[in-house]
Amino acid sequence: MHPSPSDFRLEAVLHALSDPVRLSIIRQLAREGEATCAALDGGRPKSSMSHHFRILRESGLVKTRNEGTSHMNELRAQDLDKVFPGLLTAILNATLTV
Amino acid sequence: MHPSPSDFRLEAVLHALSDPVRLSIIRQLAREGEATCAALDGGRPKSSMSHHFRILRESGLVKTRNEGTSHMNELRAQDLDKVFPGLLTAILNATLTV
DNA sequence: TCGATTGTTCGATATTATTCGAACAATAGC
DNA sequence: GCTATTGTTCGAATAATATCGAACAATCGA
Repeated sequence: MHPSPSDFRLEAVLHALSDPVRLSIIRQLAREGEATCAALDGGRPKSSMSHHFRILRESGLVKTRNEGTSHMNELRAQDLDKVFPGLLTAILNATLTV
Repeated sequence: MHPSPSDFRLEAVLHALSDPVRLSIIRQLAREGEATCAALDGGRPKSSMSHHFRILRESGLVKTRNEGTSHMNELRAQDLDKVFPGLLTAILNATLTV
């Protein structure tokens, strides 16, 4: 469910971020540090969001922990930077300009 | 066919590179500077390669110029770095470790 | 325990991507 | 012109993704 950094695959990370919904999730997490799933849906159905969070988790981008009934999400920024140095930073910088 | 840097879209670039065939093309172009389409197919059919080159072109990653009967491809590294600073470098570095 | 809240999982559908063969341009060289 | 070479385009088949409602699981508070 949460892969270890040695199992991160570049294609999976890039694919996860090639979707506008998931890219906006990552952007918001970068701004706010962490957020629940509910705080990150843009009025979208829960089942759709759950699908996107799964892809983000399985690619290694996001770590989800249970916190009562809600699930808290945070970027795995350090793990990612260990395997793909500078990648997340470059993507977050790019989204700022757009 | 060849978008200007102001029309580059991050999602399109990430999607283009989320495919292993296209990622290997980009890697080879980064090593060799430029190469024809034929030099970049791995025995794959021409129609498949043409499809991948189109996605690479339309995302802004690759520039293709005619050179006789063959088409020469090169990375648009400078254009990309202008719009998405550090992104291509990070991706190419990542592929080296994998 | 009951009800409300938060996500996940399942199933189905619709859209999009990938792949490949075959037919089609465009060019070079004879 | 004619022919070989190099890619592109077209069409169709296959595979993968996105989307959403409905049913399900887990937790909290009263």
